[in-house]
Amino acid sequence: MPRAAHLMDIREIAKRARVSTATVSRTINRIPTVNPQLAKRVWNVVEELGYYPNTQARALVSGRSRIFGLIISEITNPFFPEIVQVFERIAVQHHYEIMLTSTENDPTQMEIAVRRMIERRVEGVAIMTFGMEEVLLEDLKLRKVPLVFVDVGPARPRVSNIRIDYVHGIRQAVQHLAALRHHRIGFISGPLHLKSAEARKQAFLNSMAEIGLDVDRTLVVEGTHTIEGGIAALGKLLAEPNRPTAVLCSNDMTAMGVMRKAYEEGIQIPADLSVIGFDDIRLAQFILPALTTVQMSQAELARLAFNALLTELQRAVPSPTGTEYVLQTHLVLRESTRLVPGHVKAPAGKKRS
Amino acid sequence: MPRAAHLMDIREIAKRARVSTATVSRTINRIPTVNPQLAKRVWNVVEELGYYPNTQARALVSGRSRIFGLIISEITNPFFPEIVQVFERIAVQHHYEIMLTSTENDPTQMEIAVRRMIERRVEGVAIMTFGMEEVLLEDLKLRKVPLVFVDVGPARPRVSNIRIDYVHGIRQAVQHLAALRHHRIGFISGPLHLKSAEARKQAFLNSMAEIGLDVDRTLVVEGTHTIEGGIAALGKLLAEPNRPTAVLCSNDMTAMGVMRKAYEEGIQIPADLSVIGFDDIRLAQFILPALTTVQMSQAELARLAFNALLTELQRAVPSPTGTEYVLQTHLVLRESTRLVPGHVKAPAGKKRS
DNA sequence: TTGAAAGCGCTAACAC
DNA sequence: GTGTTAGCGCTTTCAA
Repeated sequence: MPRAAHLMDIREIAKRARVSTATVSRTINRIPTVNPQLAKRVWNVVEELGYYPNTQARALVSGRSRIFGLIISEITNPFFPEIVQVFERIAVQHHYEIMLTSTENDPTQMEIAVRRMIERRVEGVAIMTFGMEEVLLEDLKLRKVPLVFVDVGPARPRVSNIRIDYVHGIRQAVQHLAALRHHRIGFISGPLHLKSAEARKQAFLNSMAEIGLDVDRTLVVEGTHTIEGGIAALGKLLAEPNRPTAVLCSNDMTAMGVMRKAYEEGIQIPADLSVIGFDDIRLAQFILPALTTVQMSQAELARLAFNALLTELQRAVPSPTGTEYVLQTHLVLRESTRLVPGHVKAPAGKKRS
Repeated sequence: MPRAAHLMDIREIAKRARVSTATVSRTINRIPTVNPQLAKRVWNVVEELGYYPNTQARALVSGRSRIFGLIISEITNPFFPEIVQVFERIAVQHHYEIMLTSTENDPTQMEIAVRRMIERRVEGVAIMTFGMEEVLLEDLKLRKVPLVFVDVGPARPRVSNIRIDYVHGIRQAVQHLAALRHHRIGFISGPLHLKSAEARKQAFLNSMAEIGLDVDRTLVVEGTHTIEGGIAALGKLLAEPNRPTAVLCSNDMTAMGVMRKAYEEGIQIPADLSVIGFDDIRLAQFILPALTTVQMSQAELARLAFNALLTELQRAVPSPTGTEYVLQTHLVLRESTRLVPGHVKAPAGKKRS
């Protein structure tokens, strides 16, 4: 049972194990050249005293904090917790600690976060805000801290970028709807100042054009990537004289808002309205009806981001334009889509008007 | 524009501002005795060079890491993100950093987390696992690190405890159901090795007894505080010859599972079955139908926990039995409860059989 | 292979 | 009020 464990330091261990502090240090860091006899003595004392090395001292002398920053936009958005979980788990496996910041989309918080991270001398930062706050990150770039972005990273040394292939999943979604005979398909985008939101919208537009479906521009409305935004957006769509029979949403939270609004209006999903989300948050499979959605794996995203940082750290000479990674998306079929209402099975070769 | 900002240290600042490092330190730490003239010179250089003091060095010499640990059981459970958010926000306001760990209810992870926290010399730890992993925290106690628990904290110096008043909210829930003429009321508990789960169940039992309602023991089943657990538990309840007309759940995730299962079975909520949750996660108001639930404010919980830690740190001599805090719970009415099915309005003074 | 000693960047006596 | 200086607990040369 360790006694007075809180005032143990490497000198105390050295003294009790009758070796130098250097040997204690080597032992603890598993330097193979240490005489097993001595190592054993050291470990015994370490265990007996419950000695845990002081990370700040180590960081100070080694110049490595073993901390990565992780900046997300909203921890309360169910999209992010899994990212945090996976990122943290991998970090711990690599003996890294995470400094997490949820900015709530507030530039001031972002600024403060960057300052805190520099003060703690983070070795890398993953930016998962899907936003464009590049300017706020100047200080980090200046210090040559490896950075990894989603979609929006500039081509610079030590900056990695995870490009999401929105097209693949969204094309699948659109074609699924088309196969279900929908042609009045609405789209609720995210806030369009986000590049990721803009990209999803473009993917929708292109996917529609590709198969010769017209997009009614009154059926493309801007949301906020929140439930509230989804509620409001469906409100707008329902006010249209010619309502959509299906809605594709820029994220799952928006889709949940759509479902909520439909429920309030007595519109049945999927009988009256098909809806498809984007992200595939874990909750998507449990909501009622279970949400058909385009999956963008949060776990994979976290993994890619962590590895990007680690790789950059190991690189002797960084690529002048940074490194690119790609994350696929794909459709996951569940319960929220159905054949267009009023569709009657027609004889083969014939189409309804 | 800061140049070579990454190799700036306090000596460099001192040299350029033509003062000693002590004066730079005092200036940065806003010690009021510094001559404003000099302070101005220091600040100018600091800004110009983009100098950010090194936290590990500060921590090392001051003996204060300015880090709090936060141990939660599952970041992907929507109950926790808001706690994390609020805890972190307050921490930053107080110039603290958070070391977050989501244990996934794995004792090994808990152990590792404790070790990591000690190595980083956290000044306090909030334990939000609602569990009983006390043994694993021995090392922290030994080092006299202030700890704050929910429900399960032992009466010891430097250990604070936030007691949840489960009874109040659950009594309201039971009486609400009774007022709606339900008397076959089921209860889906959490995993009963959690003291919090046990306490909620007891509160249910007592609240029923209080108003003379019998509890059918086959209607009290154990869940897991997850959606999957809720699904399974309702399955069991539905297998009973005499089904409940209302179900009270130990948390909102369980209630979501119940709703999911009911949906699959074609049981309408609230028409056929009333359900009440516990926690009031933010999502509760958005699910379909919106969930009537017992609120236990996550924001308040986070605030209490943070303040408990801070208070303990400031206390010169700790109370020998620690400190207690109390958090109230109360019912929030929404859409998931209704008058018992088949109830006919009876003339005043008369009751249905 | 091991130990002595310098020093990481900062704070806080202590002396001026 | 300001500067000098001794460490905080560790790692890492460098010599032995």
